[in-house]
Amino acid sequence: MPGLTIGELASRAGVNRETVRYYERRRLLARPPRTMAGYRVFPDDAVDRLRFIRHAQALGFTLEEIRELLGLRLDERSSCEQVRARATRKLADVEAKIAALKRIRRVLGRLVHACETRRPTAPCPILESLAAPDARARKEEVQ
Amino acid sequence: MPGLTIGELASRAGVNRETVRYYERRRLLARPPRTMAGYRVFPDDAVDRLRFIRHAQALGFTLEEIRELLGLRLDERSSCEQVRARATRKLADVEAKIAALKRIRRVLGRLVHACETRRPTAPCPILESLAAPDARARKEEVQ
DNA sequence: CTACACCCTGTATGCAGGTACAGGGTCAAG
DNA sequence: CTTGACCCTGTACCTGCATACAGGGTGTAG
Repeated sequence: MPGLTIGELASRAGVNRETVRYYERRRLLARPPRTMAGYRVFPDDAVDRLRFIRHAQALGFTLEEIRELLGLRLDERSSCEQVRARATRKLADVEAKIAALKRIRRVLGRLVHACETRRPTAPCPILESLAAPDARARKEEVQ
Repeated sequence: MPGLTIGELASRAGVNRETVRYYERRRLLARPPRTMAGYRVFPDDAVDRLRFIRHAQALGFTLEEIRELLGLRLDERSSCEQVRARATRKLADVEAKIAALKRIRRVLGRLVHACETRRPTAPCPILESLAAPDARARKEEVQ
């Protein structure tokens, strides 16, 4: 018999029960059907949805943005063009985030490599370009 | 003549003056030298540092994590091994973020493409896999 | 039937990350 | 030497995102 109570859902997704209700209020989760007693009954895939929300948050999306992302799957044929436009915009956001993270990754990778291969007398190299993704001039200040 | 007042710095970096002071308290910015009157005098590259902070925040790093990232450039030769370890850990964080964003990108890309190529009578396709980042890539999950 | 672990709504509280004064000093232009 | 735009410290307040009760109902094992 499919259907989760709020407690089962919360523990499967690794979130607090209150957080589930909070997401429902914020409309990141659809209002689920209820039992006669008023208990929420969630579909099994609500677990995936919750996990997606947590992942997306860790990537810097706000709950509002995540709601929009999730909203992209609920559209009717009439709104297809609008959905495509929103998806395209989100895609651009995601591309930008990936590019920025890749810059950070490159700099961190160089730092690790330089630290591994440094000659004993050399000081650990300064991570000069971390502070400015698109600029590169730097000197060091000792706090 | 190098050196910025807090107001100049804030407007160049596009942040609030109070935010600059807040970051100084949180030690994301070094305490700058002062004039005789007690005014802060920031080096020009503080602008880059502030911009980096904003970028990193948009990518889901907390201020504390950003402080650590920025701290990687201030090390002395004595702490090289420790710096390498921290950089390696951060690198793993960044890799994970990139991987998660790529999953989202793939799904969004498919959605856009499907919307573009759908036949007029077909309903706009449902983005069913958005709620579960990637069925294949999800057996273990660490946060 | 009662104990206990759940569920409900509603409101209050907490933490991170800012933002906004209050009350006061600095300084260049007019 | 006053005016206005800045700066200082300190503290209070706000928003987003939860999290924690309070006060009460539900349901099932013993």
